[in-house]
This record gives sequence, structure tokens and C-alpha cells, in this order.
Amino acid sequence: MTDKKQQLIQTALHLFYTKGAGQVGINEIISTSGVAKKTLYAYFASKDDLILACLRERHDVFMAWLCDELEGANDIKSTYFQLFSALDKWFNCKVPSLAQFRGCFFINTAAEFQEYNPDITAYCAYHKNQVKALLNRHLQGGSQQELERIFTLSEGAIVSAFMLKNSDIAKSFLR
Amino acid sequence: MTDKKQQLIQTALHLFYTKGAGQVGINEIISTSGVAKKTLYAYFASKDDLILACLRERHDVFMAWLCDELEGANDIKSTYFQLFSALDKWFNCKVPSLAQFRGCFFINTAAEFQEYNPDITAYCAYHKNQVKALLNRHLQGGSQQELERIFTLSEGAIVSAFMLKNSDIAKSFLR
DNA sequence: TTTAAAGTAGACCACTCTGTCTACCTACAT
DNA sequence: ATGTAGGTAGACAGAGTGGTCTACTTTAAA
Repeated sequence: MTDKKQQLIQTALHLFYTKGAGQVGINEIISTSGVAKKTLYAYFASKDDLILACLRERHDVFMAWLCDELEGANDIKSTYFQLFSALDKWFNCKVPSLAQFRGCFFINTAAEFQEYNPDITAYCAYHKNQVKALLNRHLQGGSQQELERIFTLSEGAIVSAFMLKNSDIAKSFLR
Repeated sequence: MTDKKQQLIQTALHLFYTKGAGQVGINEIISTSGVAKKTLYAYFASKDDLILACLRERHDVFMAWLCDELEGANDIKSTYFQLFSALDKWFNCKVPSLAQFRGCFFINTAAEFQEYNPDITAYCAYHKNQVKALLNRHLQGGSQQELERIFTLSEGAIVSAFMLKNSDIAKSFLR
């Protein structure tokens, strides 16, 4: 992984996440990153290809963070508590690696691309399934219903925190 | 409200909802609706203005439907049951007035526009608050926590049904 | 010192987009 | 009958898009 490639991914991810992938043009990415357009197209076949790379990058960072936050949780109660404690930190911008909270990058991107680019929406779905699988690993012996409930509640919290600018919503599930 | 104006709103809403507002151009709207471009700009100041009109239209239709579905619910249990029964019908495309399920129009649109157009995101937030207020009216005497829980769970269900193409998710909260 | 790989700057192409404008066409009330 | 309001068709401007290409520069290994 070259220096320039990483530089492009970092810059693009930041812009895509804060403004929405559709609102950010290639020219903005190259001028912000200071990398030439030719170099961008040497590493990425298209803008969509770059978006996919950003989704993968975000997925890796997000999963690493969430894995860490859920460490040690081994039943419904502890998983539930640690999950919403983690979300609360995220919503209140206390997790530097996730950048300033602007909702879920995958939900936002999937909403923009709908079925225009199936690869992108498929990757967004993949991410959500991975999160769900991680939760399932911690809910040892928990029912499928419990998993569905905790996952869906966290999805709703992310969306609500973003749309209603209610960054303290996760707290209401901690009591 | 003129004939042509309604025609434009209906056509635009359908296209915006199924493809995403950003993916639909003015030219597609006029050619699909059979209304001249000049007429469109006689009724709407800009594309964003038309999007706002579509959000308002969708809000009216959606609230009328939800109001109806929640009729008679007067405690936590009945509200919860009627809400998720309604969502299940929506997800499985059994509500003609809401058109084929493609997630929440307001969440999708807010995700696309982020802060690029504050009027649009503000209206999307307004819609969610109205839904929440409606639920609150049915949860007579219910705690704020119960309201937050049921609202957030339904938001999560809408997002999950769309992203994971899991149209039966609402059923798992009925048992 | 030479050579090749990797990068830069930015002109350029073909296309799309929103929004404006001209020219013409009804329908109908006065 | 004529004027007016409301409509159509579509050319057009101006800005912006993703992506390609040429020409030049830097870097570093052989």
C-alpha cells in the first residue's frame, strides 16, 4: 500500500463522510490531498472504486474500535451496556479514530447510491452483517430475538442521533 | 393547488423516492410527467424547492397512514403491537399509498443533503419529531424512556429492512 | 551517469446538470 | 373578437462532472 494511495483514501474518506459521497468531486479530493489526478487514476479505476476503498477503510477502523469496546462482554446485559456506552462516546465525538460524528457512513452512502451501484450497497450491507455477527459472538447463548433487538436498537440510535442531532440518545438506554 | 403542480409533485416524489433525489434530474421529471420545464419553474423556484414539496407531500401521506394504523392504541403494549404490525405491512409493500418500500424517504434524503441544504435536513428532522409526537400521544402515561425505546427501535427496523433487504424484520418484534 | 518508475500540473474532452428564454399554442372570460 | 393566463417544445447558457492525456519533474536503484 503506497503512501499516496493511503493519502487519497484518508482525504477522500474524510470528505465523503462529512459531506456525502455525492457532494464531493474528484477535483476537490485531489486539491485537498495534494495528489495529482493522474496518480489517483493510477490507483483507482473510477470514483466509485475510490468510494469502495473508503468504505473498506472505514469498516476496518470501525470494527477494530467496536471489537475493542465490546471486549469482555459475554452475556446480554454486559454486551448491551458496553455497546451503548461505546455509541455514546461516538455520538459525542470522543472517539478520534471515528472522526466527528456524522451518522453512519454506510447508511448514508447506501442511501445515496441505492441500486445505482450494486457493489457499493452490497458492501454497506456486508458491513452491517459483520457488526451483527460481532454482537452475536458476545451474546453467548442469547436468542436470535435478543440479537435482533439489540442490533436494531443500535441502528435506530445512530440514525436518530444524526437526524435529530440528539447526541445523548444512547444515554437513555443505559438506565 | 393546480393540476400540473400536483402532477409534478407526484411524479417527482415517485422518482426521488425510488432512485434518490440526487440521481434524478429535472429533465427526467419533466419528460416523465409530460409537463414543460417552464411550467415546473413557474411553480417551483428550484429543484430543492421541489424536493421540499415532495417531502411535505410524503409527510402528509405517511402521517395519515400511521395515524390510521395506530388508532385506538392507548397504552404501551397496544401501541407497540400496532406500530410493528404497520411497519411489517409497509416493508412488505402492502400499503399502496406508501409505494414500493425503499427505506425512509426522509432518512435517505437527509443522508444525501447533509448540511448542503439546511431547509431540507430541517424538514426531515421535523418529520421524525412529528412521528415521535404521535407515538407519545398513544403512550398515555408511558415514560419518556419507553417512548425513546419504541421510536428508536422502529427507526432501526426501517433502516435494517432497507439496507439488509430484510422485509420481515418487524415480525421479529411482534412475538 | 544513466534509466525507469512514479508523481505533478493542468489542459482538455464529452457529457450532464440546473435554470432561462424565445416562440408558439390553446382555452376562455369579457 | 380579442386579450390574458397558462401551457408546450426545446434551444441555450454557464457551470460542473468524471476521466484522459501530454509534457515535465523528481527519485532512487543499477
